[in-house]
Amino acid sequence: MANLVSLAKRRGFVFPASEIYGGLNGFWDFGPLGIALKNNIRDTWWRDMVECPPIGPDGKPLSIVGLDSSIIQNPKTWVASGHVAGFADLMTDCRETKGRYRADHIICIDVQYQKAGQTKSFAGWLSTLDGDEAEANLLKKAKKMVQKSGGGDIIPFDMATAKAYTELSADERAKVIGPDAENAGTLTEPRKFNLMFETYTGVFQNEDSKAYLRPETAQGIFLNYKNVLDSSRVKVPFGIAQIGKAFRNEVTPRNFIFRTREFEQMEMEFFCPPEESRTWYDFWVQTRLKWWEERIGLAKAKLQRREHASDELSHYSTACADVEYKYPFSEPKFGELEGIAHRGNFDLTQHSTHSKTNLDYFDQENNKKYLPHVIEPASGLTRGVLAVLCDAYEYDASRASPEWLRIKPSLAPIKAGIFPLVNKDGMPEMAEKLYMDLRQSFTCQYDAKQSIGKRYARMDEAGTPFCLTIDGDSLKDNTVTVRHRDTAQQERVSADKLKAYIAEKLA
RNA sequence: GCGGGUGUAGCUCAAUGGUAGAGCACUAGUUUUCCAAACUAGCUACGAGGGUUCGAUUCCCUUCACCCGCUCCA
Repeated sequence: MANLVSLAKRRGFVFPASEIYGGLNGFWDFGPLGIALKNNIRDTWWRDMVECPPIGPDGKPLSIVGLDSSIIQNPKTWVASGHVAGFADLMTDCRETKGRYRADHIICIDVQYQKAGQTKSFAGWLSTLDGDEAEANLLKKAKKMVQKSGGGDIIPFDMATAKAYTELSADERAKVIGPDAENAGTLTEPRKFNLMFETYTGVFQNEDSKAYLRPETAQGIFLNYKNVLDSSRVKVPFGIAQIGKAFRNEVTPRNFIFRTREFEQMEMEFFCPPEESRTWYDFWVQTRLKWWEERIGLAKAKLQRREHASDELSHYSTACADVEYKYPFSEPKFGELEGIAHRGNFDLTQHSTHSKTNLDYFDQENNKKYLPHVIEPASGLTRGVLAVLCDAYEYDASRASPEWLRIKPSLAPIKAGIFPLVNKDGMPEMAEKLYMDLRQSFTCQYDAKQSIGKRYARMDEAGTPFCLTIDGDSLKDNTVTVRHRDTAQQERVSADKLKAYIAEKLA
């Protein structure tokens, strides 16, 4: 991973944001090659979603249209979506252990024990983090404390009587012994941690002008659902796709560009009849997994589908699956790349209620009115770039250029390097002519500097799949050496056929 | 947020309480007919702030960033 980060900076894929001021936690900039790669992934997604959408189960192309909604929307949007409440989790700190916990994840219980025929209480309520091992943890803790106070028998307790820290009164909170603490009352009052970026519209800053940078692009789609229906002649089932920046004050930005506070999403909301939703959910999970593998070229062995457990699902979601990739930092585990959520009609219901707007769809064929259900494939473009870089990174000490990026040719920032083998004897002239021709079809780079080996190596690090070299023979027979990045093998191709040759390899 | 680690040139790494070095990369030139060749010249650094000191890149404090492990993660 360190090698990749180093290469990414050296060749201009990714730089730390505002680096000359010491950087900023959770923000990264894309350099010349990085933005080219990102745009290529983005364009592939847009083409495969909007311009040439997949073929549906009925053998016909799906209907999906594009959208670019504003990053800042009326703040009521985020009240309706649940983000104002949901993105402002109550957190509590422990003064004793310096730990930080989500307040609603701490469960507390008043455990008692018997000693010499008397029922006794501890000096405080025991607490632990919610989860499968909560009861075992509490029991272990209770035993330890009983032992410390001279022995006794713990009276069996019922987990159903346990309460979340947030449900306790101030007096009761003062009695709680933190999950990892030994003394009571060391937990702070629950505090709000707003994960949304706040800003203000207009020049006067007050509560009325407060607005939010979107934490996801999806809500902009729901807000425009009715506009699209009224203007685009689409019929359910159909999708609306959008690509754009989103912002979240992540608690812990980590792992290069995996979790950042500003990132880019590629989201599509697919509206369908409620009774067909499960079918479409399965369709999209499969389609998306295949897309990363076939269109982006990620190694099949490093991709997996992971179905969310029922207790992991959001309150509005009836199913959710992740497309996961085995990143170097997540190994041996996988990390999220895309989430495909079955959102039901939660969002449309919320926005319909909060905006007092009827968002029902009228199905003329069946003369029915209903709120469509929504399947949402939402992927991180920024994470896509990371996955592609991780997947493409190769190291082979036996090569003249040990490090190279095996990026799928169609996504490569530069498609071909064009070199005169020697910078004289008519070679540069012919190479320049070839460059001027090919640059109109592909992103090319002309390079006549230094030795041929260095030029190949530079292109290898940039992930350029082809290098075209003009040598003495080229001038005589009009052929060019095509050198392949992955194998360093060479073949001669007629200069006239190069355009078609490269086009075929990029397909 | 906690604990540990790391911050010196574009990259990888040295050294030092007293003028900061190397390799590679990069730029210019010479040379060069297929894999980071050679030669010459050139550019470039002690993350930031404060303290101790005659003098700090080095010692101390603070801060920022990155990495690892926890915690968190729509």
